[in-house]
Amino acid sequence: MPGKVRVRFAPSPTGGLHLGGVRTVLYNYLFARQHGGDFILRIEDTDQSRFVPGAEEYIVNCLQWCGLQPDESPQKGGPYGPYRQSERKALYRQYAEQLVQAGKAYYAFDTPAELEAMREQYKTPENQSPQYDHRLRMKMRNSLTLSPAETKRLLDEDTPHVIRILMPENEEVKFTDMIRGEVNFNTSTVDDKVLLKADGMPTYHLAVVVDDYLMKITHAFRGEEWLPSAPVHILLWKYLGWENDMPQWAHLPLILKPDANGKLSKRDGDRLGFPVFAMNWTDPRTNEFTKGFREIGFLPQAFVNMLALLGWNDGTDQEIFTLEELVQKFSIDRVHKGGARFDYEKAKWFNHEWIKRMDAAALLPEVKNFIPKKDIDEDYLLKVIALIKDRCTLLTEFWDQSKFFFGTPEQVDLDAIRPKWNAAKEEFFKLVIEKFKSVSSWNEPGLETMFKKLASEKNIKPGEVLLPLRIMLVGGKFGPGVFAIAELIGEKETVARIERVLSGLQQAS
RNA sequence: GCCGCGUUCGUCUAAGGGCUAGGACACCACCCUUUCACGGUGGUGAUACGGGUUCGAAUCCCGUACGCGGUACCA
Repeated sequence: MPGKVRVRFAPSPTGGLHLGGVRTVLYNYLFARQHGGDFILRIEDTDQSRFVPGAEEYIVNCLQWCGLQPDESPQKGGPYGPYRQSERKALYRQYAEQLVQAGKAYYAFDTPAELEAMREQYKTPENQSPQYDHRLRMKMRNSLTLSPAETKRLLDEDTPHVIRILMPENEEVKFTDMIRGEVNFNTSTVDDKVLLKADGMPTYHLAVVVDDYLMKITHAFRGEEWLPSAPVHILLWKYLGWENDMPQWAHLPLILKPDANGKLSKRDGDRLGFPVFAMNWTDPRTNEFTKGFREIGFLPQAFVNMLALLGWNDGTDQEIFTLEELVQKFSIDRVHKGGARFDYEKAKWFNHEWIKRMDAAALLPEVKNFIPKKDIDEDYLLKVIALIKDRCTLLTEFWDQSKFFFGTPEQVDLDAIRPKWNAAKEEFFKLVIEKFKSVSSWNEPGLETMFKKLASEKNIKPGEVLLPLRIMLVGGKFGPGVFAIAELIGEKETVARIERVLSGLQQAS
């Protein structure tokens, strides 16, 4: 019986969590849930120079917001910890040494300056970036070119060194990618990647293989940018003797810029005016602030839904999916091979659909985060939400669409009334006030009937006084049905607003 | 440069040898609405190019072009 499905998301904590990162999380998560497996969060913080304080906590919070919580993580722990590679540092060296003993890797003593000089020296128009590979390794300072005694001496003297994989010459490495099918590489075109750095930390290549093995990962999904280094990883699995435990691979297509070539970056968001990170992020080193999908007014359900459909579909015309439906219907082999351009308009459409489909009660806690007024009666707020939600695309729009339910409008567009204002209309609204004051049951249909009846009695077309009424109550030409608004704000407030505008019009004339 | 991966309306995509290449976003028009939205109906709009294979190709094969990714002691 095959082991339990185990997948992981392994970000390096260097900044905000990008759209593509969240989608990678999502596909991992869906696959794990669908197969009753485990989803692990592993922090790949092996590059000490790029460590950013707070980035890990930020990533954890993003996953929390999206509802994609890991089963094992640095915070939750689990049977295969620690889950931060920096805390696993001592683990990796033995595997690198094991490879050296087996003749699959070697010590290299070249300094950064020497590597730079090598690249400069061997650079030609045909070979623009010379590699540390089978053609050049014998010209460098390593345990392949140095005598055993010299190597031992350098090691004994703690000379800074790295361990590099010894790539074989002219071997085919092939594997089956769950999305792309069979993929082939010739080992002669791959360089001798550094496995263990001079500071004793592993590079990604070593760490990902060792940790995936130790953590019993069965399926490894990651971005397409990793495809070129897949042969290194596959060889490592083989050389370490773990070939039978190697996970199945899937390299996910990239998310591209909407308007130009290349993969989507944070800068595109700044330039085009949409978020790229899941949540607000401030870089602690530069204080640079970047807006997130959460703060710009996205529902996590819509955000996740939108991401799921960027590169995947279930083969039907369905576009709106709950997380549960996605868990049920997701399949990795229906994921696209080609990259997908990000379209912010479509992203907003998903959010709008979710807002329309969710009932006011479900929206209430989300909306509360976006309205400045805190002491609002929940029943009243519920009614307001029900009335305006269809016209809000982002959560941030709720307040602008509903301010007038919570207080007299500060700005009233008198200029929209004035041109067609006359004594007859003024007279009419004074009568309206009287009628409204004496109404027995204050509700939308009753008010509408009464208002229109009064208008026709006075030989005024309802349309000529409906807009003025709206502006009196709302302040401008927007909002839901005017009598629904009147019903909600109540008789006293309705009358007060009409009176206020009436006197405003008198003063101005 | 080299290696790898891609390529269906402007964008996200369906169609895995066989109907007029379907849907969604966006856009346009009309309807609904005496506000603004929602909604409804309709419309514009695509198989990168060239060769094969086949009765028949978006689909299979080869080539070309274009795009993307990689080419670090970064992930």
